[in-house]
Amino acid sequence: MQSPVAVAPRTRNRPGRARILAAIRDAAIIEFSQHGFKGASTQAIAQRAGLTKPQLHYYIAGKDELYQQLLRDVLAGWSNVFVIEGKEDDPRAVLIRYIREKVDYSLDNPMLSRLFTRELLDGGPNLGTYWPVALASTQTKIDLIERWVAEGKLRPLDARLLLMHIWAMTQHYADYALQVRVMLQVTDELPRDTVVREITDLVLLGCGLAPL
Amino acid sequence: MQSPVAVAPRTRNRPGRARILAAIRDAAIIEFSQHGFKGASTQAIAQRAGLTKPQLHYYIAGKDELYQQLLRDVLAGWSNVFVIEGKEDDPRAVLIRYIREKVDYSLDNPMLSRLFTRELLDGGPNLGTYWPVALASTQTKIDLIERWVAEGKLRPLDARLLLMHIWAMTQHYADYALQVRVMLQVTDELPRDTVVREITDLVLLGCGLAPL
Amino acid sequence: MQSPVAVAPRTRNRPGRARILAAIRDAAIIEFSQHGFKGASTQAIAQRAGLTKPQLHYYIAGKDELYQQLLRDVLAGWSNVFVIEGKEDDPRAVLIRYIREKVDYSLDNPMLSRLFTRELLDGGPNLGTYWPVALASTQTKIDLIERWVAEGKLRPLDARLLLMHIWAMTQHYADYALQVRVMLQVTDELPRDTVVREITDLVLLGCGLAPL
Amino acid sequence: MQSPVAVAPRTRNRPGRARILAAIRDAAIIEFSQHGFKGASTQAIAQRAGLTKPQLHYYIAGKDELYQQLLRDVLAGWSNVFVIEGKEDDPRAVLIRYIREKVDYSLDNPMLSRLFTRELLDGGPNLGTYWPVALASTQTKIDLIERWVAEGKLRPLDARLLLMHIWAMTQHYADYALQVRVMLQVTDELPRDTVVREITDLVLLGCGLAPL
DNA sequence: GATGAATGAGGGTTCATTCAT
DNA sequence: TATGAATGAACCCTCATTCAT
Repeated sequence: MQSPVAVAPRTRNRPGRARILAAIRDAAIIEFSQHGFKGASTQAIAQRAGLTKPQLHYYIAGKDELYQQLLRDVLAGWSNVFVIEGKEDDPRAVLIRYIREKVDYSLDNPMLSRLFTRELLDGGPNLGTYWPVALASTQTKIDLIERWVAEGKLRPLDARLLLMHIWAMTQHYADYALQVRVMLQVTDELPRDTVVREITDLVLLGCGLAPL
Repeated sequence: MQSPVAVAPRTRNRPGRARILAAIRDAAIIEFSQHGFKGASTQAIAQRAGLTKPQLHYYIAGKDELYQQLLRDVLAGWSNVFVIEGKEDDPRAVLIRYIREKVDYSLDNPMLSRLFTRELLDGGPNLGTYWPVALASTQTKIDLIERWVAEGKLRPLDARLLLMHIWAMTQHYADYALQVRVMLQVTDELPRDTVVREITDLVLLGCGLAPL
Repeated sequence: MQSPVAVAPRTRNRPGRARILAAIRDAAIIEFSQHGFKGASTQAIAQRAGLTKPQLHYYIAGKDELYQQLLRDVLAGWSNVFVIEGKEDDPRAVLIRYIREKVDYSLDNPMLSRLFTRELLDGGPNLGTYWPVALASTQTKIDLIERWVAEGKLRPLDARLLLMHIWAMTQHYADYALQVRVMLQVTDELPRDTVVREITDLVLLGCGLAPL
Repeated sequence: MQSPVAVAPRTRNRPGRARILAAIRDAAIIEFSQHGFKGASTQAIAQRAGLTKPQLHYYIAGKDELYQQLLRDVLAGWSNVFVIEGKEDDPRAVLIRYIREKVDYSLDNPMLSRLFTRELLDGGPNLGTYWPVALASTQTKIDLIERWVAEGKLRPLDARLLLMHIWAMTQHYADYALQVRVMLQVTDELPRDTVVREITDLVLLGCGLAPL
C-alpha cells in the first residue's frame, strides 16, 4: 500500500533548478573558453543559458565564483581521468591506452582544455590548489616510466619530458583545433584514428618500442 | 661643444616617432599576450610605453588596429623563420635543425607564441590572410617529407601530422611555460639543451632515424 | 490530556499572524534603525523575522509602507510617554521625573530614538502628521513652565529652548550611544544613575532650583 | 630680467580642477548628509556637481573613498576647531567661548555634523582612527575641568558628562535642525544669540557659576 | 605634439517586488 | 499560505575614444 503523501515539496522543483544550473554551466564553458574570463560577459552567458542577467545572479554568486567553480570541475575531472594504473607492467600497452584516452578527451572536451589553457596563459591565478595534485599525479607516472627504463623496457629518456610531450601533442588537438582543421583541410570530423595512430607510433618508436 | 650639424626640422622627430612606435609595439605585445585582447587595456599599454592614453591614440588608430597590426607582424615574422631549405637532402639534419630552431623560438619569444595561441582560442577572427600563407609554407615541408618517405629515407608516416606534432611539442614550451616550470620544478632557465635533445630523439627515432 | 476546546479553524492562525507581524515589526526596527531606510534590505528584515522575502511581502504592503507604519507607531508611542501632568505644581519634582523618564526611554529604546533621528536627518518626509501632535504636546509643557516662571518658581528662561536642551541631552544617549561608550570607556552597562543625576543637577541648578 | 617662459602647463588647468573638486566636495556633503552613504547615489552627486557619472569618476577614486575623505576632513576640522587653551584659568570665560564656538559651528556647518551623526548611527565603520584623537582631545578638557573642580572654581561634577551634555545641546542644532525649526516655529534664521545665551546660562548656573 | 577633460556604451551586481505554483 | 523563480530598475564603476586647448 502506497503512502498517499505527495512528493516532498522541497525537491519538487529541483529538476528544473538542476536543468538551469546545467544550462548555465554549459553556457559558461562556451563563453569562458571562447572569450576568456575578462572577455566573457555575464550578459552573454545568461543569454546563452536562456536567462536574464539578474536571473543568472539568482543562481550563481558571481562571475568569479562561476568561473572558479568551472575550473575546479575541470581540474577535478582531469585528476580522475588520466590514471596509469601502477600494476601495469607493459609499457607499450600503457602508452597506447594513455595516448588514446588523452586524444579522446581533447577531441571530446576541447572547451574544457581551452579553459585550462587560457588560465595558464593568464598566469594561473586560480591554480593554486591544482599544482600539488598535478605534481603528485605526475610523479606516479614518472616513477613508473623510470622503473621501466631501469628494467630496460624503455630506452633511457627523461620521463618528465616524455610525459609533457605526450601531453603537448594530445592537448594540441583541443587548443589548436582551429589550426588543425585548417591545416588538415578537414571541415567536420577529425580522423581520430589516424591521429591516435600517428602519435602512438611516434611515441612508441621514439621510446624504443615496437609500433602498432 | 655643440654639433654644428643641423638636423632637418622636418625629420628631426622621426627617430623619436620610430622609437615611440617600437615602445608601443613592445608594450602591446606584453599586455596582449598576458591578458588577451579584451583583458588588455589601452591604459596599461600606454603606461608601459611611457605615454598617456591620448598620446597613445595619437600614434595608433585604435585598439583593434594595434592588435591586428601586431598579429600581422608576428605571422609575417613566422613565415620567414621556419624555412626548410629545399636543397636539403638529409632528413636527419633537417629535422635536427628545425626542432632546434622551433624550440629556440618558443623559448626566446614566448609572448609572440602566446599572442597567436590566444588568437586561435578566440576563434582566429584576424587570421583570414594567414591561412593561405601558412598552408603554402606547410605544403612545401610536406612535399619534402613525403619525398623522403617515397625515397625510403623515412618510415611511412603522415607528414602533415608529423609537422603538427613537432609544432605542438615546441610551441608547448611557450604556451604552457607556467605548467612546464612547475612540473619541471624549475625557477629560472629551462634546460634548453635537454629539451631539444629529448624532442629530437623522440622525433628521430619516431621517424625511423638514428637518434642524436 | 488534551484540551477539548476546538479552536475555530477560521481564527486558528490569527495568533500566528499576530506573532509574525510582531516579528516583522521587531526585525524592521532593528534593520531600519541600524542601516536607515535605503540601507535596510527587505531580505535582511525577512531573514531576521524568520521569513522568506516573498513571505514578508505577503504580510506587508511594501518597504515604504512598513517603514511608515513603524514610524507612526514610534511617534504615537512617544506622544503617550512623556506627559507632564498639568496638576503638578512642583517644578523640581516634575523636572526630576521628566529627566529620569527620558533617560530611561533613551537607554531602553535606543533603536526607536535612532529611527526618528534618521527620519529627521532624511528631512522628515514622513513626519507630516507628527508635527501638529508634537507641537501641541510641547505647548502644554511650555505653558506649564512659563506659568512656573511667572509664579517665580523658576528663573526667567526660554521654556521652549529648555525643553529642547533636555531633549537633546537625553536623546544623545540613544543616538550617540557609540560615542558615549567610547568616551566614557564603558563596554557594558552605562552608569544610568550617574547620567540621570548629572543631567538633573545641571538642569535644576540651571533653572535656579536646588540640586538633588 | 624675466624669463619669457610661459606659465607652467602643469598648473594651468589647476584652478579648473580645483573648482571641480570643490564642487564635488560640496555636492557630496549635501548628498551624503541628506541621504547617508547608501542612500546617496554617485549619480546625484555628479549631477549636483554639474558632471556626468563617468566624469565624476575621473576625479574621484570611488564612492567609498569620496565618503571617507569627506569624513576625514570633517574630523580633522573638528580636532582643530574646539580647543580649550590650557592657559585659561577662568572657567566662566572658557565655557562661554566654548559654547559659542560649538553653536556657531553647528549652525554654520550643519551638514558636516550630520555626516558624522550618520556615521555614528551606522556604527562608525570609518571611525577607527578618530577615537584615539578624540579621546586625547577630550582628556585635555577633562583635566582642565577637574582642575577647576579641585580648585573650587566649579562645583563638584562629572567633567566627562558635562562635556558630553554641552556637546549634545550644541550638536542638536545641527542634527535636529528640522525639529528645532518646527518647534521654534522659525522659518529662516534661528535666533542664534538667544540659543547661545540659554545654553550658556543653563551650563553656567548648572556648574555653580554666575550667569551671563 | 601633448595634456586634462569629456563622453557614451557597457559590465557586474543588488534589490524590491511579483508571479506561478 | 509558502516557495522557487522572474523581472525591471537602478547602482557603481571601467574603458576606448575624442575634444579642446
